[in-house]
Amino acid sequence: MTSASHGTDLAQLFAALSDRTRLRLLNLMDGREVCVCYFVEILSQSQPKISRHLAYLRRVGIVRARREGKWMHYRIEQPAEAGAAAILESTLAALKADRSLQADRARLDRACCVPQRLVTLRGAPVPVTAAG
Amino acid sequence: MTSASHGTDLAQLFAALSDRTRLRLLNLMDGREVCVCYFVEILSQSQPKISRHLAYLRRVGIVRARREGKWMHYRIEQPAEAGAAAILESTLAALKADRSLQADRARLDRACCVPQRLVTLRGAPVPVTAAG
DNA sequence: CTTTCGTATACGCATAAGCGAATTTATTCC
DNA sequence: GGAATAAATTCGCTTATGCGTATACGAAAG
Repeated sequence: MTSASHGTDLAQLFAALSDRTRLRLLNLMDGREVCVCYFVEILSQSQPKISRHLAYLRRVGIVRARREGKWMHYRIEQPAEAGAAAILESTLAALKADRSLQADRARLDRACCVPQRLVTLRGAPVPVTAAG
Repeated sequence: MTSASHGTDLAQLFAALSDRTRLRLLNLMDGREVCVCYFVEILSQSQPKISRHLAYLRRVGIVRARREGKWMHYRIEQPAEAGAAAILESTLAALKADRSLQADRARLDRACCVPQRLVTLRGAPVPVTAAG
């Protein structure tokens, strides 16, 4: 079942990618696992909104969640289907070229180094950058 | 302005790709220029519907139209931005792996060879496969 | 067990997307 | 010129999407 799948699946994948907030989330998760609280802080969006978009990404299967106590960590998951995986990869590459998305990542980098400086992030787990 | 552009543009591109009919259209245009009448025939969808979806793709800049008398020919156009171009390319590659989309292309191949056999396509211009 | 904190879900609403049916525009043929 | 043909556009309508607000769940701390 490498899936000789239906174009519907791809349309669904693209629907998941067709929202700016979701693209920002994926961009932040590129190469590292990130806690929900960071998304809320970095993107300055309401927690329910962030959570809903993460759930959307999870439903489509391009994101995975891991619980660690009270905290939920999200990371990008390679889609099973090769075509979808390639699309996601080129998407992440394209996101890196976007100025405002670069700024998002820079802010996350800074928050990771000194989470205690941000009141809302005191005690939050530090995102872990993936090896490689 | 090669465009250091905003994620909004990418979200828009993905929105264009998030519809099954539009993916089918792109799939049929992969590598060749196709007349609208063929889309209507091959996909068995209403002419206004096809036309609207083509207009959508054109607005986003991934498709180009060329008039030839009464007929309109559409072909895929490489987006100016490198990231978008790469995404479109991997998308077209993924479409080729889809069974039902392969069937669409096969039907177009057959229609191109003998358009006079299909009542609705009598006299229609034959799609031109791109060199390379 | 109750509280607290982080996250997820339910609900109602406003807006957008896609569709069929009818109409308009553009071009050729007579 | 008018009729015919290919394609684009307009108009209501239905359905889907995203949002804020309020609420529920789950784990840990007291």
